[in-house]
Amino acid sequence: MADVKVRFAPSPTGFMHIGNTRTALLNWLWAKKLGGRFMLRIDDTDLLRSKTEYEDAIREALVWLGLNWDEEARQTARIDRHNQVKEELLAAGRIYPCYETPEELEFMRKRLMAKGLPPIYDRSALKLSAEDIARYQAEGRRPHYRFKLLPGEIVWEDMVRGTCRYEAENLSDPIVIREDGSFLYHLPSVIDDVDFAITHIVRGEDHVTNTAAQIQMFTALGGKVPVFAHLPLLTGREGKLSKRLGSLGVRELRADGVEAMAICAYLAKLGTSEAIEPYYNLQALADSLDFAKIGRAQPKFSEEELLHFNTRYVRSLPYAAVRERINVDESFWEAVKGNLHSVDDIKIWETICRQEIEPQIEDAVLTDAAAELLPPEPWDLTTWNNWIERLKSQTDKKGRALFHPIRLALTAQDNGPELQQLLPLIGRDKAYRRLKGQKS
RNA sequence: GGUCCCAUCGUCUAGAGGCCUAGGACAUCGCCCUUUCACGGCGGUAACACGAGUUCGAAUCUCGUUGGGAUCACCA
Repeated sequence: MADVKVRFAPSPTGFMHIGNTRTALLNWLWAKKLGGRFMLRIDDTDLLRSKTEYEDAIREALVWLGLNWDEEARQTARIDRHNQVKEELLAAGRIYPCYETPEELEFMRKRLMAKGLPPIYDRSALKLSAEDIARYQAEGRRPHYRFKLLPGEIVWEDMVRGTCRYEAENLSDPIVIREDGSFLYHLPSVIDDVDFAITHIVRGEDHVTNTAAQIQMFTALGGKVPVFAHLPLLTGREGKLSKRLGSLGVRELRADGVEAMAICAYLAKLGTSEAIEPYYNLQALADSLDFAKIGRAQPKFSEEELLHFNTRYVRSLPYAAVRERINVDESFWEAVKGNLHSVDDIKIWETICRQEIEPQIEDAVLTDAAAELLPPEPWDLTTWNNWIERLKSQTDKKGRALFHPIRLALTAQDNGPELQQLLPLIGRDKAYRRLKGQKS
């Protein structure tokens, strides 16, 4: 497939959250799978709510996740182009001025709904006479503009939903330009998709009816209609995962020690028929992407499940994958990784092996005796067995009664890696002092 | 309310009329390993929303019911 190009088009009105991230990820993966390009487009047409703070956070999140972009655009930088298209569409009669106030529109909608009718705009603006318009102008009213939908069936083949059909008559002409002359989302999005030659649009299914209207916009602009994939929205425990309320942020997950690749693998496989399992690079994930394997039902996103998966992921990580981020050698990593919840947890064991901790003495008689039996260094993996055999023969302790007090004294932890491996890492000096109940 | 979408183990799902006494993954439970815990290995429990049809036969087709969700913004 030649010249594949996708885009992630966030509006900088909030932080990157899990829903956003999934959309960005699947776009990125699709591009990589087909050897195409990934564009970041800042949809900042809502001047009031857009903030550079959010924009920075979005970039930061994308970079951290590894979703690098090949190209970038900003909608507010393209206003001249958008206005040019406005004039063309106006001349072609595809957009038309309207003079209703938001209050009037709201009232009309409510009245229609109350009568059990769909709240579709009645196009009364199309019937305005020159005098009506002059009167409105004299009142100081400024027009907003709607895109005129042509009657008929709108059909497209969706990569996840299959054939989609909408009767244009069931849709309301979307408002595309505000009273103040600024653009709403619909039209600039299509103009930019055409101008930047976007071939595939992957987005949430909250956009399906927009897609129906936008397909007519693509056609009106003489552009090629891209291929669409509408992803079922993620839901949480209590209904939908709001994109505005920005449920769970990427920043928070990162701060909680969740690996970027764990987030990506989890989000790419959630809602598919494939197992959620560790992937160690995005390209492998991309190669496995298949929109046909995404179900049409709304999957439930569970932070708990993600955390669980992250733990599994971290424990499966080979040393090479973390070498640059940690200060321990391979044998240390291999010894403790089975007990980590996050890569950062390695610090707990570094502290235990190299720094000072407060030992917990459960059975002073036992641990005292154990301290005295400690063999001289050097220590290796056989040290533990020899030592514990001698200790066992001197006491009548065995099993949990024997090991638990020693583990607590040596590590101050209830559980952890095998002591056989830990003991040489701790060393005789610390081991002795801790068994004696001294901070060391 | 109109339009559109959805409904299988706790969760994500396989299933396109007989291969289904419904399969997998995660979670959970048990066993084994480890002279402790954790890690690991091996097993078990657990589901076709409901009601009518069609058919020799339905998780699978049809209709209806119920229940979810999306959208119908001068948000994106």
